[in-house]
Amino acid sequence: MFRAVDSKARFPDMEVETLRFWKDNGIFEKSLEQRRGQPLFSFNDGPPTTNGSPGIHHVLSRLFKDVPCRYKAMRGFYAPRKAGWDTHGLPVELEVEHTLGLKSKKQIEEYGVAAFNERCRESAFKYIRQWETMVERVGHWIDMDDPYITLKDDYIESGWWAIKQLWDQGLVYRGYRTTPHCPRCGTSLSSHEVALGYEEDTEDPSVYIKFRITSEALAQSSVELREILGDEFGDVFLLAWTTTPWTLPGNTALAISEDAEYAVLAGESEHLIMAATLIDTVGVTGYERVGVVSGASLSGLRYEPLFDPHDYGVMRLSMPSFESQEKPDRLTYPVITAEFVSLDDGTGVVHIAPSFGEVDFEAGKKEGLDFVQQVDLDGKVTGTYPFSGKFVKEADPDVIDDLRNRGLLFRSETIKHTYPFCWRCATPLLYYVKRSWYIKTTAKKERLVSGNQEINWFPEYIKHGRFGDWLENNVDWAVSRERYWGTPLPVWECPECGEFECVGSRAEIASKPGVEGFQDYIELHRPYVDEVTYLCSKCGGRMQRAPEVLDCWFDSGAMTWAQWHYPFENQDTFSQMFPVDYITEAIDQTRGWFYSLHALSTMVFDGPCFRNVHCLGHVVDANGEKMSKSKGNIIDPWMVFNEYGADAVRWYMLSSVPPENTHRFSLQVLSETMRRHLLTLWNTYSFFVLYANIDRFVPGQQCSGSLAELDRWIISELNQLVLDVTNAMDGYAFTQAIRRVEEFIDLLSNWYVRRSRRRFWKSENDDDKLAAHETLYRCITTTIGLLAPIAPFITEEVYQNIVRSVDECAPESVHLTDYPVAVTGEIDEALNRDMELVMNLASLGRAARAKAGIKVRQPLSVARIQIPLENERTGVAALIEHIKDELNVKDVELTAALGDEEPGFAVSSDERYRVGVVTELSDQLVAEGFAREIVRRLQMMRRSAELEISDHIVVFYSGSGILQQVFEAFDEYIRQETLSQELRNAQPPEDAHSQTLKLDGNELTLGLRRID
RNA sequence: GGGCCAUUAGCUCAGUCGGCUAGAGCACGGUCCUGAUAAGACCGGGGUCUGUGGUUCGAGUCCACAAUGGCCCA
Repeated sequence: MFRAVDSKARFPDMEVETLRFWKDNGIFEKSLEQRRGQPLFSFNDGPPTTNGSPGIHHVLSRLFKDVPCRYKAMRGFYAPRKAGWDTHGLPVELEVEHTLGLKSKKQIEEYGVAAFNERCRESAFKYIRQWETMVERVGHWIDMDDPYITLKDDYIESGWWAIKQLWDQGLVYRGYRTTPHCPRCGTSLSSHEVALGYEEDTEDPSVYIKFRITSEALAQSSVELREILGDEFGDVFLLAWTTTPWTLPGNTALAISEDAEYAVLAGESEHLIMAATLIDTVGVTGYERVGVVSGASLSGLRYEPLFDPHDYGVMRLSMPSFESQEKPDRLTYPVITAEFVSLDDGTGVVHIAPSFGEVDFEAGKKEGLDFVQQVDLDGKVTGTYPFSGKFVKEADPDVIDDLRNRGLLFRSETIKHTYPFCWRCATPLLYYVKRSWYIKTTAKKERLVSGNQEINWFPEYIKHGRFGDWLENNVDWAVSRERYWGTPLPVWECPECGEFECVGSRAEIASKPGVEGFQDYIELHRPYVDEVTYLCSKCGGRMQRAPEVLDCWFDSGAMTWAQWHYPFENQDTFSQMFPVDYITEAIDQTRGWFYSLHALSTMVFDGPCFRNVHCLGHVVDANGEKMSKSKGNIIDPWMVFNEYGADAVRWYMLSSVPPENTHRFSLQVLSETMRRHLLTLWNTYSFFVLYANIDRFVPGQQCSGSLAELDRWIISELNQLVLDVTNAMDGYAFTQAIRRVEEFIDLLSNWYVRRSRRRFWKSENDDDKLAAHETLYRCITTTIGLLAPIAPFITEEVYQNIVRSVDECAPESVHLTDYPVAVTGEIDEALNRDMELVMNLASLGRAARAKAGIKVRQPLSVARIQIPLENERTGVAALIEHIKDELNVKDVELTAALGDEEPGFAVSSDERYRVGVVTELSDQLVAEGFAREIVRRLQMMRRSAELEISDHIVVFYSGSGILQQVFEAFDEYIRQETLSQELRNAQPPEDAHSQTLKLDGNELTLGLRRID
């Protein structure tokens, strides 16, 4: 006997029980252990950043991490999976700053770096615990007892090792980069933070500046330009535009578009040059257009700087070496060509200040421009300008006035545009070039690109699109951060001679000459490592650690080996796991984790570290809006787990949308998915248990008779299902796999069970009934095997009750079984097609009946069906009983052709087939209709009397003549259908359950009483 | 501002190589069926396939531009 099953399932409660079963019996560990020594399926966990509580939008990636590993384990692979936590970096610091009420780096240092980092560590562990409970509840099987954690000293040491590897190859250098900088907080902001602070309709200056071309340059300029200017031309200016006048003292070049046409405009005593197409937009009046030259012919001209840095006490450095330059006799700057020059706004002549802007800086490096940085990190102008000491935005009017006084201002107005502000303090951000440590990824660009060819991307277009493009445009990785909570940069610098050394392990530091501040147990974080010093090998000075920490993307990208503390330990494990078979994260990680993994693996091990990668879309709310705290549309996963259960969430998330699409999370659709699929499966199972228990069915008995066509058909469909699902799962197409299972569950419940109901219901325990039990049992047990990786809870529940309870040899858990394998010999495609046609014909027949207005309970004499093809007629003929039953007709005639308007028939048709039913009723048929109606009423009464399905009854009836005749003529039929021992023509006694009703105008009193 | 992705019924999604009179489920209205079901069946209403151009004998599908949303960069 199986444990009785309530058709009203309480999934969340059952799931909690199942979690306990798994834990108490170590099922996850056993699922690994039993496959040890088998082929490896390797997986790497992308570590979540532990700076906040997990939301429902974090569940999706857990599923895509869980399902393939569970699947592969059932397919016989050894599939270990180690969890990871990303615990360093600005996100964690910001969370702690917020909690402590700190608002700047200065305040952090006052608070104390040691204490601050301790708070960061506590915060990380607080969120790790939250994540652990969520991961467990959703049924993601991953080893969280022995995770890798980026803040661990062993992990940090493996990171140091890698930096040292690159250092020794000359792939780590100190350079400059442009960062969005908050002058009030004194720190760079991450791109994410910058994105938080864009303000539209910001009012800024819009000024047009005249740059005087030197006479020497004009003398050597192109023939076409000189011809246009003629002999008497006065000063010639290039007209440029900017919204940041404070950057003008840093100007060291002007950029023009090589392909554009530039107009030469003659004024009273001077000439202006600007892009021809922009003259009207700018609105130049008082000048006459005297000619046009190409951008290319302007390239190489020299012009006079607006502010010679040497005159104002500011350093002039040359790029890319950043060496300081002496004052020349006469300083001039070049006109260069650049692709980024826009002809949509401005003048087509772009002011370049390499110290204040990304494209400017890149152009500076490429063209070897000068670098002039007259603003300090507080945003104040340095040097001896008239506006020195002022904050840059306040210096703007002074710069404009100064230029106006010198006749170099063409026009000054204001515009409104979008500009970034600090999200914490609303200070305008400055794009500012700072010193930074780099990993020279560009040196390995070819290998990065070729390695990408070896990776299998889902969806495929990411490989050549988003990721491929990113690799093609690779720039060196600015890997240092001027922060506190992170892997310290393992570089020591000699303050005496400027020598740098990189350290690759704890042991290496310990062996340094004259080392101080180092103990074996030292924590490898700031401020402790900052206190470690040793003697310079060059000059004997005392080496000190460079103050920076590493970008937290370096940490997560290093997990390939750092999770194993490689190369200090676990060399074998690492080499077996490299490269891993599978990783997955959401699509925003293409430039995040996917890149940092690929970059570091290529730099350190010369090849990719993952073979297959699944990029998932983001989960947004039901309206398509991003989930965020500020919008208040975050959904708490616990509410969903408690209300619907984890299987429902898993099923919904895996089935509703292709994984790479943006995923709208809708509780309404989730509950619909649960009702339609999970509950249908559950009820099929509960139906099985109900009748199996009544019949004391024991699975695995030898069926003596042959299977019915219906059994052969569903077994054929089942095997086709196993084939299709296995193919889909092998191709990581989980959505396709689960949708295919949904189709099968529908067939099983709404055709196989529906058509078999009478076989289970009949009283004899014959071979046909046994075959039905066996068949349904096999369908359910195979289906839960297929579904186990996707819905691990409900499948376990079903397995324990109907497999484990009757088979002592069965594995302890469904998750310890082998994945179902198709018996292809049992697939009968012709039978599948024939049955599909039968269902289609039944639909048409029901439509024909509805047209005639005759309810299905009323038997009809004959249905006539048009099936043009002979082989289809033959196939349907073998299954004709199903059509007779479904349509409640005595006979079915199959014909090659049937008229549209057959006399006496109601007809319904589609393109190929046509079904007609005879509408004429004989007295005999009417009487039978009454009999069925009576059975139906008695069944309803049994139910409302809350009788058990197998209880026997006595029926009392009293009605008009025709009904009395029906009771007599159909006595046996009615008794059989309603489990009645006797039908008494008498008023029901007081204690009977009774009812009076009208059947087609005939009054009838019915009563029933249970027989004990 | 640039790149990538998406946009099909009120909602969630299918729609293969360009052949479509565009489908399914949910929701809605009517009828039916049912001693497993929180279900199921039949009929019905509901669509300018986001918009505008183009290629083609033929476009939901291919191309260009635009709008909206998402992601990544500025």
